[in-house]
Amino acid sequence: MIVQLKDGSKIEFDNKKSVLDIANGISEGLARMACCALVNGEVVDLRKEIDEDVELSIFTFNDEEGKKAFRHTASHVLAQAVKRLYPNTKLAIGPAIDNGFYYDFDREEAFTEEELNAIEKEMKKIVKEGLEIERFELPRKEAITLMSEMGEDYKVELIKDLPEDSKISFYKQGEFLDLCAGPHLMNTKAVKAFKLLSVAGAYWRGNENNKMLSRIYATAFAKKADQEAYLQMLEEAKKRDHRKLGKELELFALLDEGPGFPFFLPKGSILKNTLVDYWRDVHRKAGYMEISTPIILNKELWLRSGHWAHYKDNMYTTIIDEADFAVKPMNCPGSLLVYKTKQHSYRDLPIRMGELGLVHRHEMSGALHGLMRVRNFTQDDAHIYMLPEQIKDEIKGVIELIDQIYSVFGYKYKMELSTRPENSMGSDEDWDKATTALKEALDEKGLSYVVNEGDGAFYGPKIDFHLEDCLGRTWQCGTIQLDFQMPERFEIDYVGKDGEKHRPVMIHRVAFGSIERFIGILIEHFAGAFPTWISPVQVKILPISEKYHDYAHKVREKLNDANIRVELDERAEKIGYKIREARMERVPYLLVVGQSEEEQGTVSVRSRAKGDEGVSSIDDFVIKIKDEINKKLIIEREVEEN
RNA sequence: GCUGGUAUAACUCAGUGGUAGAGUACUACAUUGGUAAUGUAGAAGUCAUGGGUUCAAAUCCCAUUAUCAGCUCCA
Repeated sequence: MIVQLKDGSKIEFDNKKSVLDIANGISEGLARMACCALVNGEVVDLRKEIDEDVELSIFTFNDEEGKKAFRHTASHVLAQAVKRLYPNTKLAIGPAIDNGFYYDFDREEAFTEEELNAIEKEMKKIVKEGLEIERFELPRKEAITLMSEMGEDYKVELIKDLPEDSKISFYKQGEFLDLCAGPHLMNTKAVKAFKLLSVAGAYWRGNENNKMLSRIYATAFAKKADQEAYLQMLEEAKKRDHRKLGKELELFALLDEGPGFPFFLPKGSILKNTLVDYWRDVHRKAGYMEISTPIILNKELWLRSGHWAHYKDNMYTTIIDEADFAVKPMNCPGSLLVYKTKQHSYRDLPIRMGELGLVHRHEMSGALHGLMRVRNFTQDDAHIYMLPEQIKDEIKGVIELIDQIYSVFGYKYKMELSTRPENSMGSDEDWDKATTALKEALDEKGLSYVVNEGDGAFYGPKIDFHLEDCLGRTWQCGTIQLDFQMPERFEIDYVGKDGEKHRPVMIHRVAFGSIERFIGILIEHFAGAFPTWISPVQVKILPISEKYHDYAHKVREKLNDANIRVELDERAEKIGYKIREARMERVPYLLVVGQSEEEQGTVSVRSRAKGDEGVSSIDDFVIKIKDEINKKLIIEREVEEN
């Protein structure tokens, strides 16, 4: 027989052989690492004997599939332990995830920390028992009967959703049995390193109308060292958390008096304003103009825009002189009103109209998260009004602009295309046109993206840009939304070549998304050590002693004159102490001044990236730092933190 | 909004029913210094809020608020 491997190579065997034997024949290492296998695309046990020509894929702990099998086996061990300790618990689902797995259970009480410890102990026992894991299949009907007898209602529901004629696979280890597509390891003893991390609630099938189950999250790795490295990484990530750094670096505050309404402190305001300055610069060059529209507008406007019907639950409303008003959750209606203040010609289009608009949205209390998810935030919004034939070029232009902005910060991002949701307005034809336009723009630029069916805005499909936080959770920042609805609802028009009135097409777009969220990402991305151009304090002058304060003032004046954000530490502390504090504040440049500097008119430069850089003339230092600021350089750190 | 945690000084946290604690920061005084923490002293808390149990509550119970993890949501 001939066995073709996943890399395309072929091996010939004389006799019947098990998958494991074949692996061993290829290399001892492979056999040792073997996790699971596919024969002709079907999941098989490594013990399966092969006696005919097949395509064979053997997965090891280094493959994604292998890791999945490994973690999935660990999740079965968890379920087995829970069933042993708490037999009345019902099983839902327990998939492998990045770095680990979870299992959802239905139980009267939630698991306590002690119970979690007991479960972990029981899991270790099961691993030690070295139970063989076996796969078997049943026809659908018998599978349902089996699961009903065992009282596993959730499993019954899962099986009932599978096709009538399907064979249902199960995995068995010792007394434990679970519905499962596999694949799995051959024996529980291979589950080397795992740790139960947390308990959380999760709705059955992710639907909030269903019962809430108890989910146990855990990590699992084939090597103990990998697990330790992962747990270490989680600890490190916590140090970058923007909520922690925001407090330590005095950037922003979230106070009980305003849940979800962030306060920007002086240093955070500098950061925010610097981003805004940059934004204005880039947008002016890209042909945008800027407007500013009111925060509160009357109900009629929101009825007209469709927000009252589609978004009212998330809007803050008020009554002024007995009439209903709402605080804007979006800027577009204001922009449309501005468009309507004058008549436009086709010669004016495209019109790119930007607004740094403060919007308010009543997010659910459980959804709030630092600066990432707040109830009021500034959108770097812009609306582009254009001719239908300008759509694709405008979308491409926006994609380039967003890429340009993200590149300045060294961000990597993912793009997603979201299509028509259920609760939406407009005709199928318009939605098709709009979706196709977005898709074509992406494809013509050769960009890769994920499609999210039904995830669009209620007025149009969108392209989203997602950035990662310190824990790898992604947050939508930039978005480009095509809209045929609002121009219709607001009856905006332009005069065409033919002298007749026509309806323009509209794009809504943001680059930062929300400046607040963008700052959150920024803090975590740089762990608070911002590039010099956005650092709230760019230079801190540290006099050796009081005797050199006069000279320090002179240095400060020179830097101030050069528009460098400078602070002077005049406290009667030792130089080591001042350096330590300034380092913890992540100030990019420290200038130590004492007797020799005063005599020679120099400064001793200590940079965040390189440490002690030696003596420099004041002018040379100013030239160098101005260059770094103007070029918006990101300088990688060479000095280790403790 | 849901499930489960958490809430003590400006910050980080100890304190399991009997007088409110530490480190850092802050203030004062001394020290005038050379690249990550000078010393001494002082001030600082309605123990989130509101109820309840108890002779007695930071501590036990209930509710509320905020916050954390996850779920749901995210136009």
